[in-house]
Amino acid sequence: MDRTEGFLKLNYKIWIETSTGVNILGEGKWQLLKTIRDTGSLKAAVEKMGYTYRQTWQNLKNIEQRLGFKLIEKSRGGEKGGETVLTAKGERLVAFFDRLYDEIEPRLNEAFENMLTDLNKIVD
Amino acid sequence: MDRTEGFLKLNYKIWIETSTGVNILGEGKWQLLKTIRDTGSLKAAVEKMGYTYRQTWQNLKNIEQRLGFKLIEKSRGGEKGGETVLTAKGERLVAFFDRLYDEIEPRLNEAFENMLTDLNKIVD
DNA sequence: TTTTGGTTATGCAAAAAAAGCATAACGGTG
DNA sequence: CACCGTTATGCTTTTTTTGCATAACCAAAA
Repeated sequence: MDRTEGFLKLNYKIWIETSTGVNILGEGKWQLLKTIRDTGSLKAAVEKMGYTYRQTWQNLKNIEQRLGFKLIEKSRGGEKGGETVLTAKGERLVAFFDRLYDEIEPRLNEAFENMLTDLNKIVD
Repeated sequence: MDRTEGFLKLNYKIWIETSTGVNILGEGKWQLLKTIRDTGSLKAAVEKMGYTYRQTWQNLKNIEQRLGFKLIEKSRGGEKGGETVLTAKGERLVAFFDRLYDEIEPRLNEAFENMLTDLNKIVD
């Protein structure tokens, strides 16, 4: 019953799912894929994002299985020990999310801002 | 690697959180509150929504603690065994969500629809 | 005054999910 | 053909979620 928070705000998530409602991927994996693309390594990417390798590896495997195609191409060995790069479809999916957020985010933030004053009137 | 799903779609969630990012409530609790309002009973509401009483009761308690005020007023005993009604602030929060979705949903669905064709081009 | 009945309240056990540790498998390179 | 850094994966531990069981409550009826 003790309210230490100053105010309330609105937030949102957008994601891709199958026609039957099974989650595929959202902002987190989108950022992850971009980091993989930039680093060329799954290990480096998860460390950069603060994720655990074990879980992320499993998540990506599940996503690809649900999609029916690969988002990343992994290889072991070599000078650098191994590497991970995006597939063509992976690249296109990242680009899609880029455009999606460019499209959605500004409008949504504007709408939220308008409603926020009303929201915080309620709690006072 | 077997894709049984026909196509992909976009989905989203909107919710209220504290200034520090602690979740308060989203669509599920919004609907729950409306059902409580309509039935006058927490028990009836959770059954109608397919939720478990135990968890829902705990969730509502947590939400109220985070908000710092009550959303529902509960009483035990009496002819009907007890009842639960929305407080004034609870009513206002429900009304806020009503307006929020009226405002957001149509625009978002339209934007989604435009992008969906692009998305499904990727997977083919 | 006592019983009744349907609701709210909550402890506790069981099941499921997530996190994290440890270690194997790889394979190009020197 | 040994090395090294990465990918791959089993398994244990921890955390979270579910769900069962049962107490507490109290206005009205008996």
